[in-house]
Amino acid sequence: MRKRPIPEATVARLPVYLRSLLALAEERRTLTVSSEELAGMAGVNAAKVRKDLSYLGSYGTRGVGYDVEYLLYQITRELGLTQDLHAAIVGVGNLGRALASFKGFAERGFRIAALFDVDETVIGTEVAGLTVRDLDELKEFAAEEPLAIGIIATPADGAQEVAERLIDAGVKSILTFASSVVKVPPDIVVRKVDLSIELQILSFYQQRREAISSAREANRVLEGELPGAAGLRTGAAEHAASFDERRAGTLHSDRR
Amino acid sequence: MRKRPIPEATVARLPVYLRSLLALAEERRTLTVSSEELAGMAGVNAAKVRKDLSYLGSYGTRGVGYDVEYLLYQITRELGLTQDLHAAIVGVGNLGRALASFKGFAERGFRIAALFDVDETVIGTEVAGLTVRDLDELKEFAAEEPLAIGIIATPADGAQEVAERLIDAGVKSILTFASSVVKVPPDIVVRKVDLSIELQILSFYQQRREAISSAREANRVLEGELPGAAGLRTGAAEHAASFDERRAGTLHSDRR
DNA sequence: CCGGGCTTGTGACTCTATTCACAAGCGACC
DNA sequence: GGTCGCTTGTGAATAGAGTCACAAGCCCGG
Repeated sequence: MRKRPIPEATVARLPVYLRSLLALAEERRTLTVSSEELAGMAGVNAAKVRKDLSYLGSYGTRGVGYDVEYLLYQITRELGLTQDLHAAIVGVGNLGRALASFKGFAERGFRIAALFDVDETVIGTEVAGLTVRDLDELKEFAAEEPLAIGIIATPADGAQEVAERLIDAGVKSILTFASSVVKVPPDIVVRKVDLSIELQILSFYQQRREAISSAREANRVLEGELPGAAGLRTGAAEHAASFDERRAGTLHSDRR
Repeated sequence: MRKRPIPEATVARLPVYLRSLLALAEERRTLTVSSEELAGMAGVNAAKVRKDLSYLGSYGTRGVGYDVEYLLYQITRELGLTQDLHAAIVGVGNLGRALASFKGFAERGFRIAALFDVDETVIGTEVAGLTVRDLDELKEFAAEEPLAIGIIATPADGAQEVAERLIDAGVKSILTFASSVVKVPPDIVVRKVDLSIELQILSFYQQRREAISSAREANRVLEGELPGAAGLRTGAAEHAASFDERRAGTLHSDRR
């Protein structure tokens, strides 16, 4: 276990622990927290919490737990949240606007430093206290006020070009909401949030569930209950059973 | 490989393939597509495409590729997108509004059937062509017009209660944007999109990158290059050096 | 109807992540 | 100062995902 390479999956959970710890720190009831308790708050299992935290170092005390304040500080530091990072949003449509006004960013030390768009009817207007700039000004803006993060909230077809412009302006971290694949050089980190994909994933499991319940129905029919519904949607039965058995209560978020 | 349990990771990629296939189908240039080509469009590797598709069945033709239309249909069916699913958005703030107007949902057959909120100043107003309803009406609404999916776009503190109400109204699939852990019974599927967590993850890798490059700089200084820069950023260099030492060797290998 | 070129489907391997289970270690109380 | 209860930290086991590499199989041209 000795030192570093913090697994990607762990990195994705650190912010969740961070939020839980902040909640604990606020209600100053507890100075210390056990992995069990933290796991409960974060919605994961306790062994995972311990393993995750162990990648940061040995910050707990056996028999006692983790010092809330200290752990808070360590996670904050590890996530690089001690410095305020500046971000720019490109694409000031509905989503871009919502993101610009989103309070959650500032709470974690992210500052939306500028908004950009290409639409002349939008450029110059004020959104969430910022004047929307022309995307062409991106590079010079970034030269003055370095941008750590670029947020792409444009339609799919503009996303690749925007990404390239951001990279050209020195941005190394990109969060894209565009429903298109954005290709970048290996030293650039991209994260993608695709709302319609999320729904499609839900749809898959929803459909599965329906297949299962109608399979159950079919089974009941076979067993002599529910005599009316015979014949509907057979064939799903076996498939359903294995599903049910395999993944009773799982599912997370990921992406990763 | 025989039949089913489609891995979660595969499910998450199917919508990406779907989008690529739709693009191919539109420009009616190709009736068939190779895993290689599809992989290029989807931004993944070809073996993964083949393995993913093989979970659906043997829909390709060796020496030829996959029939675009047929594959399109199979993925659509597997994702349950043949039926239009109805969704409700709870929480009509900035984000809720943006989601309500988001075109991407309809494109994949999702219909935003209703908007709910608890804020009386919002209830009754019209957003994206829908009248915002009182959250108290959720259950009766769902009784009339079954909702497959609930989208939570409320502040964190309301999310758990909203989730419970959705479940009580018969919703089995939930997409939450609230930055809080939502706990649900095992038969409910929840997906969570947390914007501020995404930025925190980017921050982590950003910070790591900075640590690496300043470590490189420190090394160059030690080796006698860059004599001019001595003294600058000492704090960072020192931190970087110890960082470097602790994880020597891993720095370069774990680049993605 | 045979051979060559291409592309799938998949076993085998590797890597990452999760879970288990327990020894090590801390604090409190006698 | 010893022992008891509790909680961490982590090896070992397991599960899941990604990658490799190649045999199987299809199409086409001769």
